[in-house]
Amino acid sequence: MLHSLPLHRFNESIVLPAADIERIQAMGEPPMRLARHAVLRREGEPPRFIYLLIEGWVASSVLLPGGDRQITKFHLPGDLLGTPSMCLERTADTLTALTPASVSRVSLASFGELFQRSPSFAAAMLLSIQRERVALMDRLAAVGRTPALARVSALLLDLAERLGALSGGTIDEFELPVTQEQIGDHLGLTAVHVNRVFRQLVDTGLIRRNRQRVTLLDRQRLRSVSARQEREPAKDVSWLVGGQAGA
Amino acid sequence: MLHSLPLHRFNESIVLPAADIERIQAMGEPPMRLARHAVLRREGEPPRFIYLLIEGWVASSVLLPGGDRQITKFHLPGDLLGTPSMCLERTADTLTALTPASVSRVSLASFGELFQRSPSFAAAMLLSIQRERVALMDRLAAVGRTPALARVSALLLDLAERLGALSGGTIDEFELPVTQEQIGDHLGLTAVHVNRVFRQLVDTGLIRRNRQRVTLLDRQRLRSVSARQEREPAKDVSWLVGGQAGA
DNA sequence: CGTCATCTTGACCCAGTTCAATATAGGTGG
DNA sequence: CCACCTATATTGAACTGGGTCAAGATGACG
Repeated sequence: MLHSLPLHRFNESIVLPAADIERIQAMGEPPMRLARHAVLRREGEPPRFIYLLIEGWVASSVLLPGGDRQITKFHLPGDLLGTPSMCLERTADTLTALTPASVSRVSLASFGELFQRSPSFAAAMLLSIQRERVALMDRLAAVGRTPALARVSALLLDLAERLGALSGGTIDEFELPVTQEQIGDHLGLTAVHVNRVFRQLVDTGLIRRNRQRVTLLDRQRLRSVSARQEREPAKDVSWLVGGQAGA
Repeated sequence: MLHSLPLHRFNESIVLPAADIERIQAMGEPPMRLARHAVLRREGEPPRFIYLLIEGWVASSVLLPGGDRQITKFHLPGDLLGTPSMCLERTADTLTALTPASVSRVSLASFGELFQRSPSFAAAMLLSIQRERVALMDRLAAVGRTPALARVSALLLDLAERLGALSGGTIDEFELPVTQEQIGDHLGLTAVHVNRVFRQLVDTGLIRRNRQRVTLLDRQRLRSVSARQEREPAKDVSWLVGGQAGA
C-alpha cells in the first residue's frame, strides 16, 4: 500500500475516479529505498518496469557516445519515471537517485493492464506525457537559444513551481539537492559556468543561497530574465473523457 | 476519404486492426492545401484541432519571449501534427508549411472519441508520443552537448531514415526543402554557421549538395561524427495490447 | 583528522556569433 | 522575354559567451 504516493501528477487536468486512484496505488510493488547515487535503471537494458517516485529526487539522463551526459529531467515525488523508454527495445534513459529516495516499481504488464482497463487513466496518461513533451520542447528552446543566466533562472522557477504543486502552496525557498555539475548536465553548461551564473544571480540580488538552500528574492525579475513561457494546463478535456467536466 | 495518407507512423510497434485504420482515415476532414510559408496554426490559440500531414513538410516551432524561434520538429507526411498542445489551454507550437503541403484537420473531439473507442489506437498513440519524446530527449542532448558538425550530421541521417521509412526503402539522396536559417532554428545554430558546416561536410567528402538536393556520400563516417544513438522501436508490446503479438 | 567530492576563482582559449558585403536564384509584373 | 526584387546563400573579419585548465578552498563523512 503506497498511502504516501503524492497523486497531484495524476489529477492535473482530469480528476480520476477513486477506483482508478486505488488501482494506481495497487499497481506498484512495495516501495524500495535508494541511496544517493544509486542507479535505479541503466540505459541499454530492456525496458520491463517503470517507477513511481514516492520520495526524494531522481534524475533521468541520456548518454552521448562521447561520454557526455544530458540530464533530461529532475524528477520529484509523484512523478512516473522511465516511461519514455517503453516504446524501445532498449532503454534510452538512466535513472539515478540524486538524494536518498523511495520508489515503487511497476511492471509494464500492470501498467498496460490499467491503461487498457481504465479509459480515464489512459486519458490522464496521454495528457501527462504530452505535458512532459511540452516541457522538453521548452527546455530545448532554452538550451538552443538562451544564455546561461536565463537557463538557470528558468530552472529555479520551474523547480519552485513544481515543489509548490507538490506541497500545495507557493514556495520561494527550497533545498536544491543537486550538484552544480548535474545542473550543468541538465542545462547544457559546464559546472564551472553554472557556478559563475549562481554568483551573478546572488550578486544582482535575484536569489540568496547558502549551501544548497536557495531563496528566490525577486520572482518578477527572475521571470523576466528567464525567458520562460508560462504554460497553463488545459481546463476542459471533456473531448477526451466523454462524460467528465474539466478539473 | 484520405486514401493517400501514409500510415507507417501508425503501425510502428503495433499493427492496428483494419477497422482502426478506417477510423483513422475517417476522423480527418477533407484535406486542405497549404502554400509554402502558410501558417496552419499559431501558438497561443486555444487547441481545438490536430492535423494529419498527407503531403509536404511542416515545421512545428516554439517562440521565445526574446523573439527567437526554436523549431521543435520537421514533420514529414504521415505525421500527426500539433498534438503536444492538446494538454494546454493555449497552444504552445506554431505549425508552418515549409513546402506546399496537404493536411487533414482532425477535431480533438473525433480524436478523443477514437482514443476512447479503440484500445489499440490508444496504445499506438501512447507509444508514438513516447517515441517523439525520446527523439526530443536525443535532440536536447545533441543541442546541449555536441558541436555543430555533429548536429547537422545527425539531422541529415535522421531525415534520410524517416524519408526511407516513408518510402519503404533506403535513401541516401533527398531534397531538403528547408532554409539554412530554419535548420539553424532547429539545431540551435546561426544560419551563417549552418552554411559553414555544410561547406565543411562537402569539403571533407561526407555529402554532396547542389541547390537543395543532398547526397549522403559516407554514411559510416557521417554516423560516427553525428554522435547519434540508434533507437530500436520495441518489438514486443503485448504487455500493452493484451492479445496482440509484436509487429 | 584524512580523504574525496564539490565548490570557487583566475587566466586563457575557441566554437560559434555578429556584422557586413556580395552573390544567386527564383518569382513577378510588364 | 526582360528587368527587377526579394529571399536565400556565401564568405570574410572581428568579437564574445562559455569552455578549458589549473589551483586552491570547503565541507561531509568514515
